[in-house]
Amino acid sequence: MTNAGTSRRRSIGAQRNPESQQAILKAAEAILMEDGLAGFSIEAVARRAHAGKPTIYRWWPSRAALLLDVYHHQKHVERVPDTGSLETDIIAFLTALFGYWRDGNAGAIFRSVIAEAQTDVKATDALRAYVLDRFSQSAEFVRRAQARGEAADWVSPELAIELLAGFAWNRLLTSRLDDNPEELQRLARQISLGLKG
Amino acid sequence: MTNAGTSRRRSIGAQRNPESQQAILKAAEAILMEDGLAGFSIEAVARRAHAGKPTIYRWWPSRAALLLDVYHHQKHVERVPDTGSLETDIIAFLTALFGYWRDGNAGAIFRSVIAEAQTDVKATDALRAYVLDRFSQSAEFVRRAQARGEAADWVSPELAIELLAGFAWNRLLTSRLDDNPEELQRLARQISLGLKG
DNA sequence: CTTGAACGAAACGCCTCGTTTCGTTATGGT
DNA sequence: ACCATAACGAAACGAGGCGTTTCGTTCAAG
Repeated sequence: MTNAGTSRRRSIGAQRNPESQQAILKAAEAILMEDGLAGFSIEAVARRAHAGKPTIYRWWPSRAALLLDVYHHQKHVERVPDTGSLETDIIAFLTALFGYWRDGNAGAIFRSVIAEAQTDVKATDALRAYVLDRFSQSAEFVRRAQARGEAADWVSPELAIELLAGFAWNRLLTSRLDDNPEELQRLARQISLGLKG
Repeated sequence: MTNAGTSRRRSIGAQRNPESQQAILKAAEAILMEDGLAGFSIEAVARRAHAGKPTIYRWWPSRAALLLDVYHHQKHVERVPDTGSLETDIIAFLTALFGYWRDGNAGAIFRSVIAEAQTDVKATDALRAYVLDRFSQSAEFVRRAQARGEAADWVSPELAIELLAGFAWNRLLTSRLDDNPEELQRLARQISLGLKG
């Protein structure tokens, strides 16, 4: 082999090295998982990825940019339930979201993104754009309920989703994801009745 | 005068100096307002307050502790409306909350507290305890609605408030406090119908 | 009247920051 | 085929915040 023993990543010419990019993202995610946002520094990521700091700074303008990139590279679950009933759709939506955040890294990473967005304006803008897009997507099951006549015409599907998502955010940000099924059921009943109009 | 010109604060004996405490809290709040959480360091607060760092470390065990103290020293508005109607109570609640956060410093400081709670576990615990207490207080107007028969017995007033507060948090954390009255009205209508049961 | 704690100020060693410099690698335009 | 150009990891830079210690002082408590 040409590079025996400790094979180091080198430049592959005047172009971005995808291996380095992947190693950096992977290291960043691992650090976020293990030490949280507090340990998430360019320095730490570079060390763990065996990458040079200039390499990171070349491709990501800020800590927030790298953090957002990590978040966007998370694989996301389907969040548009379709059980045929608005009330059970709401339960399914919240249960899936809570589970997605609780199991795995997504919750910890998303908390970090939200925290970063309170400091970095670019992160705020990116987060806002992201959630608005997500709300619009998830609103689909409310629109379906409207089509079925299960929800009144005057309700805004996006606003309804925002209500659910806001509830979930609050639980996430205060470390209260302990998925109480009865509570979710009561909540779903409340909301679905409200949407019925 | 005994201390002409630049009158310096000195020890007043083997006891805490309230003037120093106040100066530190005031400086901390000013920094949060002007530079946000990014510029909020013990070093910066000490400089601005003309205080020694050991004085701060003696009375506040961490940055998070000082931050929470600043937040708790904010004067808070009344958040338990009583208009006689559930729907208008909801509108009043959200309008007051949005206004409280938008005008003045409370919103910026609260965003900082939430961000800090995603990093510091003590801050998470303090925030959780705070919001649960607040939910319980604000739930009063929903309880009144229940007593009037405007809300069903099976709804949880705290859960209803959590829904409203979660919505507000989401708007705050994504910098979307631009108080659209029509939107709030639609939301209030939705929710009050749901609570009616 | 002595002891000891709190005060502001300054300096400590340590760490991370974002940047610069280095030798190396290999692309891409001429 | 050649060579200017750019990306790579590593190391070192100065700047600045970290949390702590030391100092001379002020004054309450015993």
